[in-house]
Amino acid sequence: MDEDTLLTEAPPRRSRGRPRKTFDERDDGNRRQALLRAAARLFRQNGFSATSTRDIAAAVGMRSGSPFYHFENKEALLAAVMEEGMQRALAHQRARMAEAVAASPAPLSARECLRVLVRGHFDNLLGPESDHIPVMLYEWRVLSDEQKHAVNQLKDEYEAVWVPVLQALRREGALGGDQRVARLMLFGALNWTAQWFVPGGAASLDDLTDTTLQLFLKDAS
Amino acid sequence: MDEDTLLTEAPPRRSRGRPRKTFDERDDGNRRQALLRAAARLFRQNGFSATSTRDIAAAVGMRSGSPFYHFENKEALLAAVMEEGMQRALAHQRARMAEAVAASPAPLSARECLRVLVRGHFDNLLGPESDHIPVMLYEWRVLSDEQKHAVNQLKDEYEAVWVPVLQALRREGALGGDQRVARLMLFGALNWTAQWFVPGGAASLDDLTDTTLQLFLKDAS
DNA sequence: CCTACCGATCGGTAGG
DNA sequence: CCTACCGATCGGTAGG
Repeated sequence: MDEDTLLTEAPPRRSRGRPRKTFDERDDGNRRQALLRAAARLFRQNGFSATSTRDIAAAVGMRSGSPFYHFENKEALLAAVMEEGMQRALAHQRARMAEAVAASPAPLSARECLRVLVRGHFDNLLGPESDHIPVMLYEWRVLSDEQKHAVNQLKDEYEAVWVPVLQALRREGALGGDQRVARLMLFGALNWTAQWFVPGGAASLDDLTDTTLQLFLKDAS
Repeated sequence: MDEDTLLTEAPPRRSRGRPRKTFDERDDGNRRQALLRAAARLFRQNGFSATSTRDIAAAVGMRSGSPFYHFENKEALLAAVMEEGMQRALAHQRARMAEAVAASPAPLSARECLRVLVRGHFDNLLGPESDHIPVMLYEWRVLSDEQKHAVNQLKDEYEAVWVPVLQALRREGALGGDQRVARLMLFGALNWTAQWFVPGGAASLDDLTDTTLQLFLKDAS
């Protein structure tokens, strides 16, 4: 047998062993990003404790020890997932709001503001590439106090946009119940959708937004 | 040294080693119940995966292998926690409702029914000895399909009581939004309280109930 | 980022 | 229900 010929005639072994890395896959945070994305997906699917760092490594074609080149430990990876999620959610919230303000000739009513915020929240929670936020909501207890503190600052920033809107609606009589408890219940209704919403199913994110406003506001049809 | 005297004079060693078991702590499901209670508490506190069967055993003064005398495996213990929780929740719902019907001279209005259901739900979710239900809500994905099916039957039974009440309120115009989505959002608002409610804090379960009705019903004050 | 590895822990079992 | 134990897996590290 001519080994040379045999090797030449063999089909190119594309999927044998570890996939070949092109040069620019290295550096520049590409791999760190890949780890964050895979971790978000797996943490959401199976939970933090039930996901091994080996699973995450395998999901991006790394060996078991390599995630620790990018993150100090498993908890730090979780915290990074949550921080990244909140950063993106905040950016999306701002963009949506700015866009709505720019598109409207008159100043936005409290009602219109709420619609924009709710719709944007559904994007952050249920849209594509949105595993980070559910992970934050459901693995919160794992974080250390310092990690909680860091993420909480972002959460406060996110919520701060809602507070005056809800206050205005309350003054208009469009929103009932104790201020704080009502806000927590609204967020509960929204965040709980992560438990049952099926993308591409019967309801769209616009449908959810409609129902939310009809359900919570006092005289919206 | 007179060992006899020494032993006699030594204080009774109440807390040395494994606590002594009285005869009637054995049998009759006492220990099984203790395991369920400890498991519910620990599963809620740390999550299913982060709780070892050793932790649970230690919490009731057993050795590491002993829980498997009562439960086939860790998942079966979790399923039993959820089933027990739902059985108790169902019983409590029925008792509350029967009690309200008996106490009222006229048939209950849909509004009054909702108040009873919401108040009872807060008991089930936030009251004393209520870890089972949050565990069910937050560790659902761990269950096998058959286990999910078993618990789902109880959940359906629980929800079935709500459906006609919500439908009546919708017909009265007291509840807005798409039927199904509105119901899921109401449960979301209620179930989310398990994330933030602090027993003995600023708000009581009656307060939560008031705010719930004021927030969701169209013309309640 | 991989190789090679370690100590710790975990779910679970046999036998009594 | 305990004793004694096992195989598997896990997070993490040293050295390159």
